[in-house]
Order: sequence, then structure tokens, then C-alpha cells
Amino acid sequence: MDAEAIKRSLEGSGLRCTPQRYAVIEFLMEHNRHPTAAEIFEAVNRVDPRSSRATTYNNLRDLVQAGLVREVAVEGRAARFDAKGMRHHHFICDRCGNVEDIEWYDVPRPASGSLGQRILRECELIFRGLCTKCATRHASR
Amino acid sequence: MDAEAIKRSLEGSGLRCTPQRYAVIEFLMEHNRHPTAAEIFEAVNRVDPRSSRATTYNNLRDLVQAGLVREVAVEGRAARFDAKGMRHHHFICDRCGNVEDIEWYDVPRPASGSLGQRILRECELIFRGLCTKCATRHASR
DNA sequence: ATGTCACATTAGATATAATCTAAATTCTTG
DNA sequence: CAAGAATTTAGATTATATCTAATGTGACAT
Ligand SMILES: [Mn+2]
Ligand SMILES: [Mn+2]
Ligand SMILES: [Zn+2]
Ligand SMILES: [Zn+2]
Repeated sequence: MDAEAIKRSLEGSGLRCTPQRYAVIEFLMEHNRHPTAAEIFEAVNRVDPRSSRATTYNNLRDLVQAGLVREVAVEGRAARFDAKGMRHHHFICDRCGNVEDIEWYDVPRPASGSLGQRILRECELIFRGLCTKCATRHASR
Repeated sequence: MDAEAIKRSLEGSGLRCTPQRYAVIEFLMEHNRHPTAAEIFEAVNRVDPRSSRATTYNNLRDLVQAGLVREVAVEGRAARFDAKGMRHHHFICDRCGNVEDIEWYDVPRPASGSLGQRILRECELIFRGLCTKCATRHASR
């Protein structure tokens, strides 16, 4: 996705395309590493230091609300973020907390009876276990 | 599950059955409200056996590690806990953050190719949207 | 029964993550 | 340009969770 397309998707969500906001979503689209807010803050300030911590958090919140970015809560660790490109599932490592993409496949929805009056927005499938690096280290001990 | 059974399941996991630890798991088994650590701390201290905040957190960590309790990370809010009784899925409300149980049904595993060298421990299915209370309030506005 | 030692608890300090505040800046629109 | 809305900012503040070092407890060997 090029600069113009990012700009359009921001404005299509009613968000101004500010340098700080653009830097956040551009960074997320270039990396599929699921960085934390702190990592994003550092990364965008390494290039051109002009975004405060509050702005980074504000923009992440706005981008999540606009549906352009996904937040992944990880137990006992800082939240992680990724740009919502192609649909995919997530694998979260028990040991190191890293979040990795897993190829998407369809998930059966619950019977409407078990949902009751609730309004379902999305089903999220999360896999847990040991990532490749931790599994290798685990085996050799 | 009665007191003796709780005691056995603790000791089966190599954990002493202390009054503080017992109070935590007993509270989680009696309530399926998915309380936060702070709520559990307050609840167990309303009755007799006193327990410090550190002990409450320590015991929750030990119980999760032993596989008797599940921790549910919720974006932007404190983690929530439940006793692992019957298998079930979770619904997390976008608006109020409440976690609710959804009847269990089997989840298809990913193709082994997309897992690579990773070691899969569990698949967790999470539903998101508006809980009954928030959906009702949402409709009437 | 007594001693020993690993396990467990405690109060308070500390660390980490995220949000809030109020003032300044930038953008958009008329 | 003027005016108002949106955005950014530094730093303070809150919320959540963990750490520390001293103390307590109980299982078990003797
Ligand atoms: Mn992802
Ligand atoms: Mn539950
Ligand atoms: Zn790992
Ligand atoms: Zn709700």
C-alpha cells in the first residue's frame, strides 16, 4: 500500500493524515512484528523525532477505533499492534510473548442460541504454545 | 467441587493448600464473573483469612501455571481470571470489557504446515461485540 | 518432640503501561 | 485572514503488576 492509499484510508475514516499519525500506520504496515506502543514510539522517533508518547498512544487508539489497526492484549505484557491487512489468526508464545501471524481459515460461529441478545462483531482465534525459537531452545535442554 | 476436591487438585499440582491460596480458587469456583486480581483480593479479604496483594498475585500466577485457573487479557483493562471447569469460549464486550462464558464447541486446528516448528498447546476462540446489557443500552439511543 | 529447610506470606517500595491535563500548534473552512 | 476544531506536546498522574527482604509455617528427617 503506497502513501496515497494510506492517506485515503485515514481520511476515509475521518482522521486527518498528520505526520505523526502517518508514521504510526506506515511503520505498522512495513513490519509484521506486532510491536508494542513503546517500540512504535521509539521507531517513529528514530527517523524524525517529532512525536510524543501521548500522541503515539492517541493515534494508536484512533487507528484501532477506525478499524485500521488491531490491538492484541498479551497477559502480563504490553499490548501489541498490527495493521489490519489480510485476515489472519495469531499465535502467542507462552514463553516470550511474541505474537506471530497464522494463515487465515474460516471459523465456525457459535449457535445463535448461545449468543442470546449479544451483538457479535468478530470471532478471533488465538493459538498458544511455543514459538519456533522457544520450541528449539526448549528441546535442547 | 467440595473442599476436599480443591485440596486434592492443589496438591496434585504440587501446591500446598494454604488458606490464602484456597480462598482464591474457592472464590473463582463459586463465581463465574471473571474477576480481576484486585476484585479477588478484596473479596477474599472481606471474610476471614487475610491475604496481602502480593500473595493474591503470587497465588493467581501459581494457579495459572498449574493449569487450574485461566487468565484472560483484556485490552486496556486489568486481566481477568476464571477457574478452568468445563471447557468454554469467551465473549468480551467492546464497551464495558466484561468477559462472559460461551458454550463450548470444537475448533478446527490449523494445518500443520502453517504451524511450522511451533508447539501448539491450545486454541482459544474469543468473541467480541456488545454484551446483552450494552447491546440493550446501545439500541435505545 | 525437635530441628531444619523449602515453601509461603507480608507491607511497602518499585517497575511498567497507559491515560490525563492544559497549553500550544496546526489544519480546515468560510 | 479569522475562527473553530482537531491535533500535538511535556509532564504529571493513574492503574496494574512485580519485587524485596523480613517473617512465618509446615512437612519431614532424626
Ligand atoms: Mn498480525
Ligand atoms: Mn470463563
Ligand atoms: Zn517464544
Ligand atoms: Zn458490555
